[in-house]
Amino acid sequence: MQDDRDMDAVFHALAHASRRRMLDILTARPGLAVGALASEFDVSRVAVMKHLAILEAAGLVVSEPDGRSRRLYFNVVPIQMIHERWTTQYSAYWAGQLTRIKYLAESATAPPSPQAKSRKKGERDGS
Amino acid sequence: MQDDRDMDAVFHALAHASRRRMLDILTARPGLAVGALASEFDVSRVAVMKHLAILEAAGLVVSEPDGRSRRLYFNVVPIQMIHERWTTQYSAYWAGQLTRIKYLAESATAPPSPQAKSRKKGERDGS
DNA sequence: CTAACGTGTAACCATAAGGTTACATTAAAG
DNA sequence: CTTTAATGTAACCTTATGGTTACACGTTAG
Repeated sequence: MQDDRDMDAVFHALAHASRRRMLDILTARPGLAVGALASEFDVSRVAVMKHLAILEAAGLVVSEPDGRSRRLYFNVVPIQMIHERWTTQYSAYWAGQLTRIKYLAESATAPPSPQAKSRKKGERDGS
Repeated sequence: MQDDRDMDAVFHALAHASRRRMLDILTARPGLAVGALASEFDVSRVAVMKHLAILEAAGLVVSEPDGRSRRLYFNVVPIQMIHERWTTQYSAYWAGQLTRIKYLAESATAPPSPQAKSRKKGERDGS
């Protein structure tokens, strides 16, 4: 972890609802087999295996063979590391200094700083 | 937030080192203009604007027009919400119940449970 | 008013994501 | 040993990502 590419991998892995659901399922039923996991989804088994490969590449899922089957486990470590990064990197702002920005986001009309002009016709805020 | 598509958007936005760096820059220099931000990167201004669009769609960046320029601001709220989700959803496991799985991940050789057979030639753990 | 500057838009390109079906491989059961 | 069941691989398709260059638009400065 701690490397940019690793972070890319973890965030990318988490950027799909099906993959997040896989983590939920594996959290609830550790040691689940590939086929059993796949049966929980509408898409094909191969599609599920591709998602699994992405989760494994990110370190979020680990596995071990068990006969002709394979047992899958959720691994929290990468999430913990990212969590640590976040809280340290943005801790100053979580403390409240960015309340100014927060209210800009919630009511996207008022200027975030005194010297800023009021928006006239742009109206382009984050979606 | 709280919606799956919103989470997709935030995670996807964070899944690129350039975009994370943009958030860092905007955290350090709130109100920065598009061109000034773009000058920090090797890629073209248009590429930077596309990244910005993704960050804005995720709600991680908000902006307001200022003359012929546009001021950009980092918005923590989506990250805070995802953070809350994480800590509540996985709090039980962060407490230590998954230590068994963690050690599987770190030394990817020992079986995570007694009834599991030892790996023979698979050697496929999460990369 | 005109020129220059900062942004936004359009069109295009290469590659990666996400999905499919069909086939190969390995291990357990009969 | 042959069949069946679980997983893995290959080839292919469609759409999204990330990037480019060229051009249009609105705003400030001469």
